[in-house]
Amino acid sequence: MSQSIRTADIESFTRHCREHGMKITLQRVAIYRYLMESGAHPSTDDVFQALRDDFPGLSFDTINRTLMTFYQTGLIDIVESRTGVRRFDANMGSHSHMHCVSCGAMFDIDDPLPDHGCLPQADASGFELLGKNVVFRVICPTCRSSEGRSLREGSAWK
Amino acid sequence: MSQSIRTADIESFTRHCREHGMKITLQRVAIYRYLMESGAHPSTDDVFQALRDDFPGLSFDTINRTLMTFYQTGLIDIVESRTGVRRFDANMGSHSHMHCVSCGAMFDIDDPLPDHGCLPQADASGFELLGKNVVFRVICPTCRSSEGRSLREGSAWK
DNA sequence: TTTGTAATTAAGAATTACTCTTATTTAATT
DNA sequence: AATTAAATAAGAGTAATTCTTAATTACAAA
Repeated sequence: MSQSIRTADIESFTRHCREHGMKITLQRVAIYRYLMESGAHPSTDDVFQALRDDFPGLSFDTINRTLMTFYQTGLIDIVESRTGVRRFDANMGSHSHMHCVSCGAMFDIDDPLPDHGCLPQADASGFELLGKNVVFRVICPTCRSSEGRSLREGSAWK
Repeated sequence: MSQSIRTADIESFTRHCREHGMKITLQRVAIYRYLMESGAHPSTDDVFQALRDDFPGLSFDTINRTLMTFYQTGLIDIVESRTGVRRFDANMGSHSHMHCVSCGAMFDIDDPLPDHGCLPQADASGFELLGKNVVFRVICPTCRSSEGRSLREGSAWK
């Protein structure tokens, strides 16, 4: 699952920071590098746990703030949730996920989807379009097979 | 904005509950009715505030649990967020919103979007498809015009 | 109708996840 | 090297949601 980060990625990261007036700190590089390498959708706490050995001083708050800054400047993405833990993603390509409404699990959709249409209001109304996320509401195979059990047993999502 | 709820809606609500082994309580009817009539995207607290006069004993927790049960059985939808307040929606048609990554505001897209393609993996893999949500990542007109100001000034989203 | 029982509810405590405040440190510029 | 705005760490604070327990209620079966 883990991918090695390329020099080109770091170069474009550096360029992005400069363009947005963001200082290039050791912490930011470490956080971005981890997000790129993991290839997953880690939460702030996941990143915190993963980096705490190599960066003992790095705080949860700094990681969370940094990830939000990355998102707000369009460097990374947030995987939709229905509240719960916020998950980040360095893959800025077209995103599609399935969300099991029963257990809350998020599944990646491997196959690239066909184009999902354009954004009608954007140009006319002064919105700047950065990207798009698609989430399919589903019931996953596991939940389907255990259907009939009490709803209360299905605990709240993580 | 408010719409009057039809008998047919209550009938299909009743049917849905029976099909999912959910008891039809006064509280559940009141909550569903409010969601249908409001036509908006209320949070749990919005529903709580709106119903507290007519139903003094109805607790926040019951409302939240009920709305989650509705969602988990496919009766209502949750409007995507990137964490913050969870918002519910009784309109189960195709949903599209714009999310300003800078200030966190969610904008409805009025025009119905063209079809967004189908779900490639669903049938083959045993997922049951309930519906689909699309979110466009944007920078809203307000944030565009105030660009250049410090990122720190842009406080966390609500 | 009455009774049995599992589902539902209310209340408040607890938890989770995130955000703010303050003092200190640092990166990039001068 | 000095300057300064930005970034950081630590811990406190907050918002939102969920859990626990005991009481109540809807529905089904007798």
